[in-house]
Amino acid sequence: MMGSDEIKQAGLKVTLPRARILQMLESAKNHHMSAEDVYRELLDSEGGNIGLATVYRVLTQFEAAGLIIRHNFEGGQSVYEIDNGEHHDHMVCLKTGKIVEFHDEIIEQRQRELAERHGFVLADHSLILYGEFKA
Amino acid sequence: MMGSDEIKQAGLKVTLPRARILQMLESAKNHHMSAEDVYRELLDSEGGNIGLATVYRVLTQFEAAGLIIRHNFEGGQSVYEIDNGEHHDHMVCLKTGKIVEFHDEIIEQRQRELAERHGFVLADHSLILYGEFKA
DNA sequence: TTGCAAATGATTATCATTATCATTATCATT
DNA sequence: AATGATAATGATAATGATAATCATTTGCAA
Repeated sequence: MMGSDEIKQAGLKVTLPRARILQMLESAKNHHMSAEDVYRELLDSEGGNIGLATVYRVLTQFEAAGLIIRHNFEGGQSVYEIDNGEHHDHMVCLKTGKIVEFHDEIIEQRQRELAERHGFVLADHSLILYGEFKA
Repeated sequence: MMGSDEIKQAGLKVTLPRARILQMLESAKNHHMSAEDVYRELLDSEGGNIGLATVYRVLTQFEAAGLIIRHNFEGGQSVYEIDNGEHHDHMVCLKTGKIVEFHDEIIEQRQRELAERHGFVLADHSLILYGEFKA
């Protein structure tokens, strides 16, 4: 089954809901989906219904397992994306919701220096630029 | 009344709840308070009770007026701080909740360049370092 | 001071997310 | 392949943060 290796390695049983959710996130066009997004897309597609509770549970488990990353952008609900190991930050369009990923080594390096200077052991960071894409 | 000028300039009537909340944020030791923090501190202090609904409303109004800034750190609830006009980013200790503010012009400049390069008109940004302060 | 629009506070509603729990499915072992 | 222990599911209720409602009260301009 697709994605079953990752699920197994995460110490989780390979079930239909998990496989479908992981596959959906792997092939997601926009790369970023909320729990509701996943739930609705599962309803639309064929293959048996999956409960909303299961969607939330599976997303939480996948995040804990490091398979996906959770973001708290502005606007209430969290969004998830596949963790392909390449860290990146985000530009979020406040008009359209469009999200562009970027990575900048200068900023990354600078963050490490600043943390070091403050005696801060860096675990994670979140950089989000809010604005609007020009037409 | 203390802070009444700012409140008036925001187009809001000067009321006791607003004055007390603004003053509390201006003199907050930790600089960052949640709505619940404000509410509880108001209950503890003397001067008549203020409803939780009012606290939320006033904080939202102050934010809209640019008097305070709202942050969505990890952990459910938003925190607010006085907007003194000097932008800064945050280091958040995942153990103690301690928050340290910092500002780095190299990072700021780099963000502007990256936005420019992507045809992105920057409205705001959020940089949060999560980790732990060494003893 | 008086009147009226705005603000308050108690309460209820909402929204995203989590917990509960009976039923069902997975998977290692037979 | 059948079994059985255990984990997963799904319907639903619960939670926690925040927003809306609405009758009462207050600030402030006339």
